[in-house]
Amino acid sequence: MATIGDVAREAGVSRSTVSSVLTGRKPVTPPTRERIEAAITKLNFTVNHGARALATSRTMVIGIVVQLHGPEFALAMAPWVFELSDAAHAQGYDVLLLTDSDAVDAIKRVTRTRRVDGLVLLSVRDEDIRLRVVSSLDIPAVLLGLPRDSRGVDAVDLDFGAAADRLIQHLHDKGHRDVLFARRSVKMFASGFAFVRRFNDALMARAAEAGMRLQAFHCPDDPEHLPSVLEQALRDRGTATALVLHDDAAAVLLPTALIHTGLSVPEDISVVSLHSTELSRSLALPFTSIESDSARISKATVSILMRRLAEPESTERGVVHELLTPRLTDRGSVKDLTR
Amino acid sequence: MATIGDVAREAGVSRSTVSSVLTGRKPVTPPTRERIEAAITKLNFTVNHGARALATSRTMVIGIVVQLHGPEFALAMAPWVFELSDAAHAQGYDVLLLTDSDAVDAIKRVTRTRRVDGLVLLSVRDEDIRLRVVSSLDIPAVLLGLPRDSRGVDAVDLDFGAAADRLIQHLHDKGHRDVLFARRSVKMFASGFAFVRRFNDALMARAAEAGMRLQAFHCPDDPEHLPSVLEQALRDRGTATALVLHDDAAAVLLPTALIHTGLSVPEDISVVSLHSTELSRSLALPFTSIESDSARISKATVSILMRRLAEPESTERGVVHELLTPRLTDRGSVKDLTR
DNA sequence: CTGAAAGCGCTTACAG
DNA sequence: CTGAAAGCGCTTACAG
Repeated sequence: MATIGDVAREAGVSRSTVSSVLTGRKPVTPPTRERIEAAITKLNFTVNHGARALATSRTMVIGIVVQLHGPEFALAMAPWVFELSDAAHAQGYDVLLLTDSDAVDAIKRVTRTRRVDGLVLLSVRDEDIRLRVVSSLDIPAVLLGLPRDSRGVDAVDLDFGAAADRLIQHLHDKGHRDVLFARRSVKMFASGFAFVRRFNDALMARAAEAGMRLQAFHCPDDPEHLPSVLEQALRDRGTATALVLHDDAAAVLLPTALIHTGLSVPEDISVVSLHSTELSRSLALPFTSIESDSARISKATVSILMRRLAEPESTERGVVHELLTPRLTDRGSVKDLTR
Repeated sequence: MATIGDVAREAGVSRSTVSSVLTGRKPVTPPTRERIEAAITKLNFTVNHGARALATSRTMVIGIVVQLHGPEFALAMAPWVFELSDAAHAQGYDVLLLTDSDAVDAIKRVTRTRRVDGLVLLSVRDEDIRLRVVSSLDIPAVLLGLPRDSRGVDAVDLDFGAAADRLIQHLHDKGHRDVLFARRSVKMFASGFAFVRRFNDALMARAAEAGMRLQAFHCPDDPEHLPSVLEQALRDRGTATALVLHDDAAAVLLPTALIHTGLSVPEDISVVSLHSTELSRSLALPFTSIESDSARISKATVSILMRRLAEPESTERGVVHELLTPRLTDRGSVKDLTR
């Protein structure tokens, strides 16, 4: 493996001059530059990234901290992790994947050993122990998910208020006034995931404002119980004319439950959903929905982190909370009751 | 951030001695060791990993190369990526996630800049361009998925021959002689994914050996067409008494198709499947199945890579291909026709 | 057992 | 514009 010294020798210049063309931070005359570039090509040279990191104290690596609380999380987290990775690569950064069950430990380790320049925290909760560590360690970080108190850390999330707005509006426009709401499990609520609370609260509030009745029920944690819960809810729907879904497994299993209860969409019941784009695409979910646009949100997240990394240590800048406007995809699963 | 020099000063010893207790590669008398450890704690010291990497030419990082050919891949790859990450962490390694669309480029970049000590390649194909690069760059690597020609690279995979055996045996024991086979899409076959070919070929062969009739059909690529394809296959099943599934989306959507065709499992038709553990768990798939045990296979993969990393450069050792014995989970979805 | 010295492969003031 | 020197924070023969 050729080093910068080999290149310098080959080109007949000093190592500093080679470094200048490598970093591009100093002007070099075209002739010497060309000699150096020729030497680089000839020797098939690439800078040793660890050495550069040591000299510059910048690793060009960001860490993604994901906590998997169960097998279903692996599937739910996948799009985020991959999209974040793509976004980071596009900015010239590599990605360290931190899946340790003890996230606090992982954050400390990776920060104090200087393995990463910054962090992205996934599936943030309202009381997230990782937040305290991140702000105490003073490492640039962005939260994917806006908790109640972000403790001065930047955060990006879907605008769940707007999402609830759009869904309620859509239903209201088509004359629906009595709606079922399949929300996340009791355990998910208890765990305090920000996105669970935010969407739930926003939906309840918006429905109330619109003068709609919202009958909420929790999906079970164990997917095995999901079919019967869904069927029960459908049978007991009373005067409800529509169903709002905020549970991935429920979105997947609803079609079966509908058939079992002899209901068809949108004739007998209307359905709207909030779920991931990948779920929609890979299983062709047929519901009018807002999709948590992981690509867009991931890009925004990385972009904010990059801005933080670019600014000098000393900069005092306010905390950034970016809420992305959701988009609704109309798949015709809502019946128009107004005509 | 304290350095090794600060610790040495604090403890009143040389940097080499501090290094000795850090690496544990040289004996240090208890009293000095204690002084050093006290200094480390007092100064809250952690070794700078980049500096260590530069000195030892070992990064303690492995790269995971995953190629996503579509949104469904994100979901399919998730368990592997996370399990590999866990297994690597358990061995003291960190994980760099390489999702670049140009995998060859990513491999070159990360290898030549010395960012990783080794690589794991996911979703390996029979003619995989990444293989050529890996063997030419001479970096330790393990394939997750055994291609037709591994070009001297170590590989780990589920033993699809044994998997086919178990499934065919199970059906045969219960008297089934005429079976449908929902195999992967034409495109997946054309792409040459090793696991697609291996299971398909093994199943056909084993069925033939057992004197069973196997009517195979491809699942469509577009999940939107999947329901009608499944229903058609079920309606046209003729004398077939069972169905073997090798497509995740099909496994998820089959229940709906069954209801639409008025069939129940196992009374009217028996079903066995080969799919991921996470899918089973997160959607409670009710079929007797062999689950591609990502945790076990990932552990084996990392373990082989670790062995390669541990051995001296010069070691000449044969290539390792490890095929893990599949386990069948009986969920009672096969009817016993023999009694 | 302990330490002084050299080295890992870069970058970056500082002179010239 | 170019180069000599120092430094980033470690480890590792080599002496003692």
